Amino acid sequence: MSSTVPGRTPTMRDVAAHAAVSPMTVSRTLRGDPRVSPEMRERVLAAVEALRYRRNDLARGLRTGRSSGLLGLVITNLSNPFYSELALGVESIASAAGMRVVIGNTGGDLERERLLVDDMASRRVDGIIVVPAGHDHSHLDPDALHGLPVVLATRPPSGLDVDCVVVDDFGGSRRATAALVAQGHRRIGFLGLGRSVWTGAERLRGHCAALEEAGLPVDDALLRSVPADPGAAEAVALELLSRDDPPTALFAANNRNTVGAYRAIAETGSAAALAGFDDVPLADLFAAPIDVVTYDTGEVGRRAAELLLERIEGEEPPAHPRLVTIGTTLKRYRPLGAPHPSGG
Amino acid sequence: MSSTVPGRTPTMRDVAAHAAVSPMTVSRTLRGDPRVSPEMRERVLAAVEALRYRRNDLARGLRTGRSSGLLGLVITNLSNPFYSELALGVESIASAAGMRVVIGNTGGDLERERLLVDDMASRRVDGIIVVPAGHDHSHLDPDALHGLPVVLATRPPSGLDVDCVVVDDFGGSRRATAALVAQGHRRIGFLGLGRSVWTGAERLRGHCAALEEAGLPVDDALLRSVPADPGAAEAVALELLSRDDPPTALFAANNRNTVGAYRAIAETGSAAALAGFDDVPLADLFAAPIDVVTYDTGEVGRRAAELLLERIEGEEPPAHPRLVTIGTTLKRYRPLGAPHPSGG
DNA sequence: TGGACGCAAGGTATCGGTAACATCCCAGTT
DNA sequence: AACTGGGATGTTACCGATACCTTGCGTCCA
Repeated sequence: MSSTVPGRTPTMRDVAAHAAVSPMTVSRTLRGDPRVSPEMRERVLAAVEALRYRRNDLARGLRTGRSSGLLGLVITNLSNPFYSELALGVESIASAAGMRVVIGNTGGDLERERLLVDDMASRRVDGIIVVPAGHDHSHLDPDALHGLPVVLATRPPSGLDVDCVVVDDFGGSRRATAALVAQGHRRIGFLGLGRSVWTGAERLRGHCAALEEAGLPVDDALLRSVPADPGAAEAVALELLSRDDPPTALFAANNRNTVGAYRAIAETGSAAALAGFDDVPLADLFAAPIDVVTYDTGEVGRRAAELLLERIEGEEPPAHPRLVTIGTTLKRYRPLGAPHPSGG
Repeated sequence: MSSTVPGRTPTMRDVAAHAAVSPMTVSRTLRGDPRVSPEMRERVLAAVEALRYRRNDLARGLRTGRSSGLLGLVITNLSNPFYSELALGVESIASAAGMRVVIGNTGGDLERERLLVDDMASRRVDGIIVVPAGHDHSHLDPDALHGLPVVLATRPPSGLDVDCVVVDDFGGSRRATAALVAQGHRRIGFLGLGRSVWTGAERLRGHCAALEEAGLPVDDALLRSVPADPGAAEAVALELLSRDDPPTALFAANNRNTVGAYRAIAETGSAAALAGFDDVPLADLFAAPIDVVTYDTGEVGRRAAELLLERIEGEEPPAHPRLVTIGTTLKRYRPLGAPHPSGG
């Protein structure tokens, strides 16, 4: 019984015809222009309702030359809780500014990242937040994108003058390692990331700094780089623990390595202590204690979005690139109560 | 040193002028129209590169009347791993079809859901996938949205003829409860969801069905509804366990309740067995065993996106709404090795 | 030699809105 | 009665592309 015509979305002209006014009056009414008389406004709104008309924001944006109202977010792995919280942080700030977020998942593939950035630029997003997958950032240069604002998250730009939000990888690792040292550990195994990953290098640097500050030697034999395959961290940890003079503690440079190391320790019945970068949710339900370096992932997204919005909406955007560092906290998970007898 | 003009994004006309051809030739070249001579094509492409020109997909879409190439995804909580995996599933299918995903987070607020759907419709997305926050779905009616395809995920439509993807809540709960019964449990506490939540009702129904099939009585005193506040599940579980005749097992209707119940059991030193709906990652590192009902969350998103794409791209879209049910698996987490002595 | 034909490139109108300008109408003024 | 002013509404052009049609030119056959 609705008066809509099936198969075609009504346009402003349809509304104008239905209300017997000019399209301009419809446009003004919907825009809230005060120069429309009350009775006109009412007539127009009645027609809008009758046709269930909805203004086409794409066409509107084209004419006004104004922004598309979209932010691009290109991340490596949305299913990773870190990035999904980051995405939520971006979304919350964007929404508060009346913008929507277009999301793209790269899976760590540089070629896909290029494609996504290009596609989003073609869609005329107002800015892009990227967690870059590789070291080549040339496709992220705002100069090559006609001034499209870009903000990097989690990793600093290489060869680009863009804003960036990173985590205090160095400080967090330093503190976690220092905590292990304070517990009396002298030989600590390090389960690192890929050698060329910036984040990994910083975490290694922080680890070594804490050792040096404590006057302890840095034993290269205890510093390992763990491949990204599942299971690799566990294997490397097992190898470290089975040495003639095994480390008495392990420090894992990320979440995955922490879990792998935990498994290795549990399997071997080792008494080694464990600390790791990144939170491990519910670790207080584990059987053994661990220390982790945590940080507010949502905050990374929020700050990145804020930096971006300042450049998009700002009267005079900052002349120089800015670097925001998100602080870390050392969180100690201790087993909850005595475990009850195993059933099943 | 680039020849781009700062402050303005070049248009097709700029490229045409730079290459001394008509805009039509530029358009055809970029569209891959074979009627462009090789030398023309080269001239155009050179100009494109010189100006770093990028076609405006918004304007293009307006003229071609074709889709915006955007899918809307409205979910309740992106930071929840279930929904972020669902989002990833949607993204993967959308990307494979050359589309992007616009994301909106409702936080469970119905008003915000309405606003987001409206906004996305105005942006002319080609279809919307929604995890509805409430029971009123009137704003999701495709008829009211001029035929915009809508797919619901996780919850079935109420009063709407739209496609939907749900999890086999009933079957999963039935199987999990049956497993507890098979282990010899006769009195099982149920930690349910809000009374009006469809998902919660199905899970309760499955639980009761398993009891009845085993010839066991359904004791109303053991069926509890847990508020959504953090900590509530633990409190309800504690209360159940402190009864005069406490249940020997608990079944939790979702992830949060499972964790709360686990805490309660660990704190009281109870020997109660535990099962729950939804996966609890890393539960094999816990001190006590649990059984969980798992399912492929990404698959929910992928199937939803596929249903949507069939209506968007399909020559003749299905006449009737379709319901896809994602199957569940019972997964048993058993503690890994003997826990080592607590340090720290 | 003339004209039908094919091909490449250009011209014009249009998608759905809105900015800028033009018009209309009526009250208030001289 | 003609004149002015300003608020309400309509007209035209245009945002950046492309569909559709036209033009210009070389080719081939009668």
